[in-house]
Amino acid sequence: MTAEDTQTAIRLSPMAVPKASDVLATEIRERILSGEFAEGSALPPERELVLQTKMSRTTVREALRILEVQGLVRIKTGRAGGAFVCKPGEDSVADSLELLIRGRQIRLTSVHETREAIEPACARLAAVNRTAGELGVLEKANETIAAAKTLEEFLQANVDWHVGVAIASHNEILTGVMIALSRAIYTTTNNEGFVNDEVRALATRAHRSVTRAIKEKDADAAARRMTRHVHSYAAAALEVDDRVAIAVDQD
Amino acid sequence: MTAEDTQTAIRLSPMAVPKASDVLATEIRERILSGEFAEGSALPPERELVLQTKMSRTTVREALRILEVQGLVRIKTGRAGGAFVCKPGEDSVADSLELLIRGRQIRLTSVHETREAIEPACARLAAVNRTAGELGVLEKANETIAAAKTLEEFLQANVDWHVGVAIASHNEILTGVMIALSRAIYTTTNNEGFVNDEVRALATRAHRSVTRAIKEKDADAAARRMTRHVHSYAAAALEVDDRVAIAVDQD
DNA sequence: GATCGTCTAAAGGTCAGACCCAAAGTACCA
DNA sequence: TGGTACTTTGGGTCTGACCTTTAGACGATC
Repeated sequence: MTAEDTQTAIRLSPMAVPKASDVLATEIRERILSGEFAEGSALPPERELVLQTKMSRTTVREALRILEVQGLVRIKTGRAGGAFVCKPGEDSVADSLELLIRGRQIRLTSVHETREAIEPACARLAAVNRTAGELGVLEKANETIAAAKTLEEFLQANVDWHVGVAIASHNEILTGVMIALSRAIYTTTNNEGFVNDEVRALATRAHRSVTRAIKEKDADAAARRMTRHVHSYAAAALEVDDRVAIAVDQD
Repeated sequence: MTAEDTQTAIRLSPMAVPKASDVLATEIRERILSGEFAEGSALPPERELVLQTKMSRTTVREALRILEVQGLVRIKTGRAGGAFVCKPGEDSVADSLELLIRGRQIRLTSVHETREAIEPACARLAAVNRTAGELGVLEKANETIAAAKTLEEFLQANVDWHVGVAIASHNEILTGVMIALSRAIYTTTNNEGFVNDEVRALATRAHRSVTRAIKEKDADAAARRMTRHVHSYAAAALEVDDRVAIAVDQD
């Protein structure tokens, strides 16, 4: 019986030894997701959890911190404070996507490609599912865009409109992704000489026509127009991006 | 000088008092994202950070825990262990999307809607950007699907293929979202009598035809065939879902 | 001379206990 | 009545100790 025999005979997969805080976090997470802890209700105070779990306060706190970062609890200080259950929203998705985009120095192309995939679908669904209130939000954003004086105002209203369409689609996943993409686009198009009068006029017109299709519940038209809008916007942005890159090269 | 005077004279916006651990986490996060800390390099040991920051070890550890959950560092124990910088991958996006889907009890419809938006785009990009190796992965997955005996095997190979297409698109954002959606679909279609022989045969054929288009770099065909495949799969899944719901109602 | 223990140092993981700060309630006084 | 000071309940931070895991070095054994 040599070592080689044992190696081939018995195979074990690598095992991970979980940390105490992870175990606790997982336990609480499952209970939250299963609905056992209702949204808005308060978890026991830290010291109480210490008694119940026989773990140290450090461990309990690390578990709560994990859940907080994952967006499953919100922690308030002070009397009547504590950890309150809150189901994760689009924000946490947007946050992690933002990290991915920033951290990987993701090519602007990828962001635009994703937009071109997602936004037409949002528009199509919005045309079907929109409420009157959501339509109002879109129209108000359009007015703000038309009246915008500063670049910031324009970009913010622009984001509001695009996110508004996503929300009107009544699809939380698309909404989450769209929020993240908007943030990324906002920051990348902010400090460039890209948004000139022509671009703004084009965007304004495109938004209006998509909004009209959504208003009239014309799903195909909404998707088609959104496709055109996003595509041309992406092409323009990439072109400027190239110009800037070339200018940088020449320095 | 009454209290009212001071109130109207000086206006301050509400301020949030950040926690020490958050401050440290943010500081380190920014440095990682800015590239100051290269991927794979080790952060100073906890006790060293305590000396540098004059914070307690508890605080330092909470900060590291935050970064770990966000996928920005990986912590190894033991000698030569420590916190190693690692740029966030698709996994963290997938994780948070999974929480969203599970936590909000998101309608299966939403998942399928999102797939219908994303997968054709993945296929189109894959047809353009694929490498020979990635194509090989797809073909191997197809073989596994055809040969699969158990439901688990089939589903796993199915997920591998879909994720493989996303990876071949060379778009990290789409890939991240696709991984999350696949996981969700995997778990929801697992315990149902949905995947019968007919469905499997259909899926096999559809996968083959999409793979062929990707192989031949025919972007339009890839997108078109993928659209059809995802759409019919979604329709079938929803139909079964309805049947199950009805059966449950009758109990 | 390869293999297996053993030891040691470095690093994270856990613990117990103290104290600080914030917020909400309460009692008391002008 | 209304404001002020105290109390209570919660999270936030600090300290210092000890446990556990791992890499590497050093022998001891077959």
